[in-house]
Amino acid sequence: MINPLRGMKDLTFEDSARFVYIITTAIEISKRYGYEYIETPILEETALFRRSVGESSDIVGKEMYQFEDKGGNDVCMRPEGTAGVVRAFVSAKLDRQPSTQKFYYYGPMFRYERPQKGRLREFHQFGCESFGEASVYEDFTIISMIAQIFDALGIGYELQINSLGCENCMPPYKENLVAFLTDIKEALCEDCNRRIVTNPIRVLDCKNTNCQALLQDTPKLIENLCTECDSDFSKLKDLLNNANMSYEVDTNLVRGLDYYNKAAFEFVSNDIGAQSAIAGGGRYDKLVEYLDGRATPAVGFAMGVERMMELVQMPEPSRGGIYLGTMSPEAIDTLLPLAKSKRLREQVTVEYQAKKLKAHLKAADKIGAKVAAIIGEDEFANGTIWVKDLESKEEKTIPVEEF
RNA sequence: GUGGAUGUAGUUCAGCUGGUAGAGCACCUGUUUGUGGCACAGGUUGUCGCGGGUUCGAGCCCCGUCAUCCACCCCA
Repeated sequence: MINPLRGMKDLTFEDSARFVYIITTAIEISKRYGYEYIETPILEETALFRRSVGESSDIVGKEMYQFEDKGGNDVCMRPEGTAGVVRAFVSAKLDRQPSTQKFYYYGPMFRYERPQKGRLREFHQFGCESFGEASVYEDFTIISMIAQIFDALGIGYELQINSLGCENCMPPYKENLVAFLTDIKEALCEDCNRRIVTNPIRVLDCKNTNCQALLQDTPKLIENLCTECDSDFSKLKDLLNNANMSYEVDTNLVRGLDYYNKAAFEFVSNDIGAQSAIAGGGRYDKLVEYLDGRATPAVGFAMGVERMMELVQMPEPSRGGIYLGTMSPEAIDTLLPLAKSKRLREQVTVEYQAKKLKAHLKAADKIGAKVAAIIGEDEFANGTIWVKDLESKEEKTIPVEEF
């Protein structure tokens, strides 16, 4: 027996129904905000992710499904969605359009990690990317939209936000931080020391309690933002307050992906174990340029479908569709044209095997049909069909043509 | 990559200090004639993850291996 690869899963019945429900709900709501579908390849040049997600990230550093294809290209399976969408945006020269453009996408992502609760090697994200809008109102709008999607799905969450600054305030802050960290580097853990060089910002959310104590007094970016970033962040908080959305400012909230700037946010759930982030995103005003496009501000997010599947409250299943069966083998041929015409509008299940009435009703009940329509011996002789509503229990015998 | 736990019927699990497997659910059949969900009765299903070893004998002990789960790490 061949099983799925480690960290990869088949989805059926209950699970696939949850999956589809989440995706369709997210699509429906994001369309209301003006998002349109974009489909991009799963396989991309490795360079795309090196340049966007960043060399210092774990994703690029050690988690990519990377290989050389038969044409000798260095390729990899996308570990996240934003890079591909931005690449597509630039490839199609949409960066030359003056208007804002909004895309939603969903699909599989691949990261070679050790699987655990809420962490698969092949997992699915639904995400949105909004291009060309620099206003903090767009940051707020996109956060509201995510909240709306979670509300619609009955998923509880906590919102965390942070500002990562911009090209004006981040570099001086970083210098400051490195100086501070270098002073205490002897006392910090191995990981922190490595990060001082590769990505000093990441030192801030080191989980080591010893390090955390030492990092208490590190300069906080949030206190060193430039005027514009500071006022944007204040504005974002005002907007959230006015909308009655509760949030927490988490100054250690650092996106692991290098391309984010300014607003960063994360939606977290306490009910799904250690992998608690159910959606994350933020602004990435420089990414289009990094990928050779014309400077275009952008905001986006991605949500983890598998994690949401643990939390979603599915609507009550209701009976639906028609079950067709007969009690005599000769009558089965008459079922097929009936099924065909009914299928123009409704879900129909046809049982090809002649069975006793009781067996048919049991089967109809089991698949959750609303109506059982059976042709028995009498009905077959008279050209009628016996129809029973499985909910109301009403039954009637009518001519086949009237069914 | 590191650590811990677990792998027994389709599924959830039980199986005491070693004597060649059980329960609930599911499934099938029936409870007489053409009426479902309930109840009752009966029935099917297992290379006990895989490979070695110890033993007269291993689901139970030992070694290895693979897989799953959880946590670290990182993130959706």
